[in-house]
Amino acid sequence: MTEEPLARYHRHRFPAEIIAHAVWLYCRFPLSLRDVEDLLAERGIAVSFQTVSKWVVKFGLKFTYQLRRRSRGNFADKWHLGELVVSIKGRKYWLWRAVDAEGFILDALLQSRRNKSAALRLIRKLLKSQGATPRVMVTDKLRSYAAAKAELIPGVEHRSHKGLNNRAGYSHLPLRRRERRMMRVKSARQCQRFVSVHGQVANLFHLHRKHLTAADHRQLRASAVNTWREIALSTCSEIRDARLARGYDP
DNA sequence: TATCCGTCTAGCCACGCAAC
DNA sequence: GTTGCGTGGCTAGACGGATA
Repeated sequence: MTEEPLARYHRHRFPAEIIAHAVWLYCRFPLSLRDVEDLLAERGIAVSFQTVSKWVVKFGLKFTYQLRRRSRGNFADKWHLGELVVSIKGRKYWLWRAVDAEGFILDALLQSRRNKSAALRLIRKLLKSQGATPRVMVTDKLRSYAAAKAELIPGVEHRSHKGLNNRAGYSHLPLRRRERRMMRVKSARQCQRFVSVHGQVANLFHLHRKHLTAADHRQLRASAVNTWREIALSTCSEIRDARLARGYDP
């Protein structure tokens, strides 16, 4: 019996499956790069944590792009918006986040300000990524939201209440866990990259365990894992197609 | 043979803890 | 409370070698 050769990304020595698994481990769980290195080593895969870091940078965004394409238009029409303070090299940043009524992460944007223009940027990004306006927008008491909403989506119902906006707050928890694990966030770029990739991975594996039977949960999880593998493989063909289009390959 | 992936090494930064 | 040291995290650049 002959084994099917493993798919590989152009010029990469490790199979696509291993690269996708490493990226998944790093983005799905609050693990450090060294933790991922150890977990892979335990399975007999010798790869350095620096390489895992490069895979996360290179492939994380490609996978995110594909996940976004698949999930576009599948979210609830109620947006919860919130912001969280992140300290990077002694400077204060604000992580602006939007989740839908089901807790799926719509988008996240790291900005140095907490004002109307920052709120405008978030809402513009959301409108572009979702391709639709929400029915209801729920925020905390920050007045920048109302000012931005009045300018961009004046017809949308706006509920401004601290208690109503817990969903956006819960979505910040993984970043706080990651922050603790890393001891701090090192750069704004690293932070933005992490929240972008993490949001999409979290959405894929957001299974509402509480409302499911164990069997249904296992089935949904298997389906999510399959989707992740499909994305890893289709990224292989996308890279190959892009190279062909540029005339690099024979 | 040129390209570029993966490893090695050094550097920077913040936290925790003990000693003072 | 302050200082110094060890630890653990990520980043960047140089380089060897695998790949196309």
